[in-house]
Amino acid sequence: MKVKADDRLQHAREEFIAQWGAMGTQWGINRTMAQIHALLMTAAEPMSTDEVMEALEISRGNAHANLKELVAWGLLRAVVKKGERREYFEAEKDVWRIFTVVARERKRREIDPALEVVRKCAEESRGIATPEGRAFHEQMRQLEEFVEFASRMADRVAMMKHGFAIQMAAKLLG
Amino acid sequence: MKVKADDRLQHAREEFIAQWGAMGTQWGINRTMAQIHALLMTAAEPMSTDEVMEALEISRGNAHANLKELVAWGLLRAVVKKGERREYFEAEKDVWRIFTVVARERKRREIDPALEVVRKCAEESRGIATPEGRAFHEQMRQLEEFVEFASRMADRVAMMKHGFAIQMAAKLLG
DNA sequence: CATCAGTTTCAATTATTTCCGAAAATTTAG
DNA sequence: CTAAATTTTCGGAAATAATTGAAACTGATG
Repeated sequence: MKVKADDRLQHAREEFIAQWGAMGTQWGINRTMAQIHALLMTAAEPMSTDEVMEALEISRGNAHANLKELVAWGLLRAVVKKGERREYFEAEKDVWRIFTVVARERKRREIDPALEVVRKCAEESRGIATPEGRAFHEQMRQLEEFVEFASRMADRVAMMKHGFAIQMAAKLLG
Repeated sequence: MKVKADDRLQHAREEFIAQWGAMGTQWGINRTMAQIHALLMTAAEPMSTDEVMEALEISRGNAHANLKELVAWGLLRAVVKKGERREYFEAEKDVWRIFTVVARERKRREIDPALEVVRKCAEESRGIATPEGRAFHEQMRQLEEFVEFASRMADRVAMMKHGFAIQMAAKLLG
């Protein structure tokens, strides 16, 4: 009976890791990174680099790079077990915190550069007197205004506490 | 003087197209697609496939595939000039509408599949009696709840009118 | 029905990203 | 200091995605 429960769990967990990894692709996150995150998010205990390598059957270099990246994002913490030399990694498991971390990162990668681009283009096209020039500038201006708005919204959302977000959402979904 | 204005415009526009294209990459949108969108968003008149090919120096196949894709997304409309046989394309220029279109598409590609995955995993792990099994199931349940929430939020936002969104935002940013 | 303008498809190529594996560097222990 | 354990780096292999170029198709027109 205990064996069967373990099998079911292992099966479900492996499926989750595989699927979550495949999904990472759609999210612009590489597959290994998403798999490691899934693995650790569903691990009872922190895991070492070697354990991760073995569990996912990936190379050391790959495991290493993606563990580092996940730590940089703030989705993993490196922990040291006392008396042990190597590092273990444990995942952030709170879904809201995971969300805010990812939101911050995506904002940084997707919104901030866009803002720079449209600002520059709006600036460069200021005061061109032809009708086409005016139209272009106006288009850039609107884009800039919108992206700035999106940027501020993203900051706010990323800072929100879970409770406040729910409250906010109630209004929106009501 | 007129020439100088035209040069400035052309320069700014080319920069916008190039940069917006590069940014597309970050957004999980391919470069050509983003460039075509940028080109048409800043075009005074609708353009034909051949004009797009020439302006961006890309092949017919590439131009064609990405124009179709943009039409499918709803970011371009195909228009027919009377007396002309070929199709011309014109871009949606309203930034809010562009945003809602992209939001819908990304939701479809990023959130919906995630929801399926976590639902399946939550289902499969229901009732596993070991402590690890319970923890896994609980993690999946929380993920499911959150992704469902995100899904509903995305739907709402994608449906919003610009005015309402601004009003909403005022509360958030206030 | 032959031709022409234009559209669509697709196999082959090219570019980009990811991953491996092994070596180099670093850290800790004895 | 030396040796063992562990982390980090990196060049090239493998996988994936984007793009080309040319051929096949469509359907209007004389």
